[in-house]
Amino acid sequence: MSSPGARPLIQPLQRTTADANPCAACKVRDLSICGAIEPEHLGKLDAIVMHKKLQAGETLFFEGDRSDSLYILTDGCVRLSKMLADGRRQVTGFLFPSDFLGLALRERYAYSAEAVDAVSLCRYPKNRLEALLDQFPAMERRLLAVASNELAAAQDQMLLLGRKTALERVASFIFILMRRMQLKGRQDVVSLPMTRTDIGDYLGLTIETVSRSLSKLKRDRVVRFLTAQDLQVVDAKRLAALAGADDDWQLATTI
Amino acid sequence: MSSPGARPLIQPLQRTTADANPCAACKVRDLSICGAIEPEHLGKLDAIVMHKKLQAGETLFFEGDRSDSLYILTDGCVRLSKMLADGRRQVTGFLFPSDFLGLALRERYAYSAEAVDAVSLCRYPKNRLEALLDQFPAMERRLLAVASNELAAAQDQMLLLGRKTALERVASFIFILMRRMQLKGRQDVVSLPMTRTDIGDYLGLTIETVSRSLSKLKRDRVVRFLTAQDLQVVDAKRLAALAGADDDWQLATTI
DNA sequence: CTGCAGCCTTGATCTGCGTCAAAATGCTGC
DNA sequence: GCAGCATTTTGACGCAGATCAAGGCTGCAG
Repeated sequence: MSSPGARPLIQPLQRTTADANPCAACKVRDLSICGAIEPEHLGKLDAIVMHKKLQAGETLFFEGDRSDSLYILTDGCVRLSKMLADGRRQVTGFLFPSDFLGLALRERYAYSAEAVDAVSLCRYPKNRLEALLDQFPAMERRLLAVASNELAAAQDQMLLLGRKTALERVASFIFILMRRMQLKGRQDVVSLPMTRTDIGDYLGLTIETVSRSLSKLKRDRVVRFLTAQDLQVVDAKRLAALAGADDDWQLATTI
Repeated sequence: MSSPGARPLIQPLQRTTADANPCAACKVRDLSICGAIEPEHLGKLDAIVMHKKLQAGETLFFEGDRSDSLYILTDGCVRLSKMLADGRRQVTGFLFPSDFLGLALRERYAYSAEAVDAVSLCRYPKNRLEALLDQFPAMERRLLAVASNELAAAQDQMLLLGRKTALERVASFIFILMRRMQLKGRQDVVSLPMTRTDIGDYLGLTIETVSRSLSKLKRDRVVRFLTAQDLQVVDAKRLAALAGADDDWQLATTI
C-alpha cells in the first residue's frame, strides 16, 4: 500500500550568515510550540535542533521504532498511519507546517510517519528537549495544550469514523482542510497533496468511494476542481452542513 | 438515545476523623496523577478537592459546557460521548477508577460525560489546579504522559473504527477491558457495566451486530457468559488474535 | 510527437452490517 | 411465585459501500 522508502540520514544544521539564528527567522515559530520561548532564549533551541528533509514517499520513522526524537514540521505534508497484520491501514492524521510530531513521551512510536510530498522538519533529541522543558514551563504548558487539541481532534475523527456516511466523511475532510488553510490566509482553495488511497485510509473508505463522493460534491456544486489535487470550495455553508460542523465554525480558532 | 438526567449538585467534602486527609488514603492515588505529589504536600490537593457522586444515567457535563473543572474517577464507570445534530452518537471512551477526566485545557468540553453506574469523583477547579501545576512540575509532566497515552489509545480506536470488522471490534473491546482488569488483579473475568447500546455506539456498530458478535465469540468458545454483564475469557490467545493485538500484549503496561 | 505507468473515475455486482420484527431473558415490585 | 417492563438475542430482508472490472487522464521518457 505505502512504499517503505529508505530511511534518510539526518542532515546536520548548516550554519551560514543567512541562518545564524534560524529559529528566530522561522516562519512557523509563532504557530508552534517554539512560540512559547522568549526570543532571547531561542539560541538554546537552535543549539539542539537538527534539520531534516525528506522526499515524497520517504519514511521518517516506523510504528514500533524507539522514539528518541520530537519533530516540528516546517514544510510539506506528513502522513501518520497504523497497520494491521494483514496490511489493512489506517491513516490517523495528516500534518502540515507548524504541526508537532512525536509527542509520545513513550518508549516507542505508536504510528509510522511518512512524507506525502517534499518535507522539511526540525528534529529535537527527546532527552535534550525534555531538559529544555524543565527550564521553560511555558513550553511544557504549550505542549499540554497541543496534546489537548489533538485529543479533541481525535475524538472528532472517532465520530466521523464511527457514525458518518461516506459523503459526510469526505465533506468533513475537505472542511477541516479548508479551515486549516483559512488560518494561513487562503480563502477557499484547498489542495490535496495526498493520494486518494491516503484519503480513503484516513476516512475508513475505499478509493472508489472517495472518488464517487468527491464527484457528487462536484455535481452538486459544493466544490469545483481546479486540478485533481486542487479544489475550490464553492458553497462553504453546504459543505459545513454536510460535515456536521458546529454552528460557530466561522469563528477563528488559534493554537 | 441517552437520558440527560438531572445535573447533580456538588457535595462539599465531609471532614471527619475517618478522612481528615482523604487523598493520602485514596486507593487510586498511585495509579493517577495525584501520585506525582509527595505525601507531605497532599494537603494542598485536599484543600481544593470536592467530592461528587452520581447515580447511573446522570450527566456530569454536556458537550459544549464551559469547562471549569477537572475530575479523577475514584469509583464506577463514566461514558464520554459526542453527538451529531440528528442524534447519531459516538461514545469516545469509557473511564474507570483512576482515570482522568476533563483534560481539556480548553474553553469548553468537547464531549459529554455521563455515569454508566454509580460513580464517585474528585473534582478540582481548573484554575486552582493549574496553580498547583505551577508548583509541582512533576504533576504537569504526569499529565502530559496521561495525554500522550490517551492519544495513543485514540489512534488505536481510529484503526478499530476505520478498518476492523464487527467481530474484530467486539473482540478488541473485550480484550482492552480484560487488560485493564488485569492491571488491577482480576485475571480473566470482564464486566460490562454499560449497555449494548453504549458498546455499539463505542464500536460504530448497532446493538444487534454487537449481540451477534458476542454470540459468535460464545459459540466459538472464546468467551463464556456468567451473566449478561459479566463474562469470562476462555481463550485469551484467540481473543488477542481476533483483536489484532501486538505480539507483546502480555507485557504489563503501567501509567 | 508516442508509449507507458501511475492515478483517478465510472460502472456492475456482491456482501457485511443495518433495519425491521419478534421472541427470549432478566430485573423489579408486589 | 408472577406481572410488567426493559434489555438482549435471534431471524428475515435491504442497502451503503466494498469489490471487481474497464476506461480515462496526466506526466514523463525517449
